[in-house]
Amino acid sequence: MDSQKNFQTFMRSAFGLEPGGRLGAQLEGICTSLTVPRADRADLDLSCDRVLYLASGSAKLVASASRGREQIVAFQFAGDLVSIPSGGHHRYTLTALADAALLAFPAREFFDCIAGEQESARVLIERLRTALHRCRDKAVGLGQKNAQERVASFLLAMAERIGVSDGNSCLLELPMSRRDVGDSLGLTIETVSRQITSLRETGLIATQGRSEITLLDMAGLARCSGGHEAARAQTRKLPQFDLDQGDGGDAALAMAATGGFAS
Amino acid sequence: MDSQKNFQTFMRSAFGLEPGGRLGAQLEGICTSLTVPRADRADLDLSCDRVLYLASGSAKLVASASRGREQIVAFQFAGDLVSIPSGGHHRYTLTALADAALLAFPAREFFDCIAGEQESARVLIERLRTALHRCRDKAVGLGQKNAQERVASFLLAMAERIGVSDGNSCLLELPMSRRDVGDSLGLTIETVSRQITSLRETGLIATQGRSEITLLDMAGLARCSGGHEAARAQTRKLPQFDLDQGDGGDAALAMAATGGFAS
DNA sequence: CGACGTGTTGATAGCTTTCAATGGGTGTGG
DNA sequence: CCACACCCATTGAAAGCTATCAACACGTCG
Repeated sequence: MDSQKNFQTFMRSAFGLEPGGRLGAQLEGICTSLTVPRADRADLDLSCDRVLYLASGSAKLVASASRGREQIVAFQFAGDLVSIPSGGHHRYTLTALADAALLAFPAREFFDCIAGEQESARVLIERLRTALHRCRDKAVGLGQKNAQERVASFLLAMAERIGVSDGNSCLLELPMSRRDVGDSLGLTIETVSRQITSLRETGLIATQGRSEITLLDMAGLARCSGGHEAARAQTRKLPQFDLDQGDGGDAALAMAATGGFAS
Repeated sequence: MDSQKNFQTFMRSAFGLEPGGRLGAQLEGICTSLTVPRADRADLDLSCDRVLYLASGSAKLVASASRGREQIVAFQFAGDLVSIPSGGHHRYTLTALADAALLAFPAREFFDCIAGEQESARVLIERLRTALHRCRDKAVGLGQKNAQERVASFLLAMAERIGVSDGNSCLLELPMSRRDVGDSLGLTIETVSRQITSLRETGLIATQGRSEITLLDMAGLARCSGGHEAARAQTRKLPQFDLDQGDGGDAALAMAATGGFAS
């Protein structure tokens, strides 16, 4: 396997560094390379917290609650960094959606290394902050949105990351199943399916096969997604001024402190 | 006001540094001090992302969606750092639950300063990671738990942060209203109230007045909270083995990557 | 003491889940 | 290349849970 190559990609794309330096040597020393076939779990040594770099492929990060319930906390694509804790209330696993190659680091050592180099620390902090803000957005969606809004938000968020823009519309090749979508949105597969059907009947999307979706009306989807800046509703019960035009997108996922990085 | 004193507290408690050094001078130069009376919003200049340090008091971080819906993304207590983005899908505001004193920094400059000093960078990264993991936990709760589980989880999480242990039981003086609890859990005040009543009737908690709650049976609450390591349920439909004893707590909030801090 | 804000309790409606059955897509083997 | 089997997705009907609407109780404050 080309773990060497993956490592170089990691250094350059994740931190904009050449592998040659001191930092590169340190990181390479604590790095483990592994490949994960589609639908398999990454076999991680969770004796300590880990940081993963997804060199290629895509994956889902899943939290398991009791009674077999699973919440997909994030979908990961090539180039992403993932922080995986070893302890805590829920157990987390990373499962490949498409054959994946990844690099694994022990978290403490990884952060120690990065913290020692200003530019890398800056980049890492920024990434963590983005992840936090995305997670907050997810929390808002799970806490406040209905099924239709969740699915619309999901499609827009995916378009943001892996959509192929085609003039006015956007082509989406979903790497995950309906179950995965449901586990990510806190809905059942049936509900997800019904909402997709509904969006298709409304003319906002079109579907080809079971994994291809074309977003025909991004602005319309944004209106259905229930997010975006509050339409200056003063009172909680105010009717619904429909968003002030909406900002079209979804992309730059909203950002603000979640759980604040507390003491 | 004693903004001077707050800044010193910030340097020492947040980063374990003496205010004298180069870093201290830099941070002090970009720092703004403000006080926020109970129930007021922090009046922040959101022309750019901000980082806040809560020197004293407590606060809620609120995200506003459309139709006046509000999701409390986190409760913050003295000593917490909070990241507040200026753009994005939802608008975030910080509102004091008790008279608060806080320091505000422009995010970019703040992180640039911190990244330049290894130990501080390490601390900041760790805090961000904790915040991310807490946020993921919140997402799991919002996505997978029912009302009873959410309220039980909430009480345990609060006990973790501001509870006063009293032998077997734990005394909790909630600084927030039922509405705040609801907005945090994605439930209505009525549902929160009903669940608290239910827990009281079960003997797991006792209430005094409208804001005092005594947790009488932490283990029992943990069993009600639906979280914790999956009870090795192999199949999604397996009945429910009730957790394997449960790990009592809630505290060390689960940890794993949310949204992964992506590219 | 009375008024307001907050919390509790009750009844009903709405949305999502659950349970069940059908349809479609994909992949393998003949 | 077609047939079959299996998995996944879709659709329908009913149940369950939470939101909503409404009324009442409690506590605080003027």
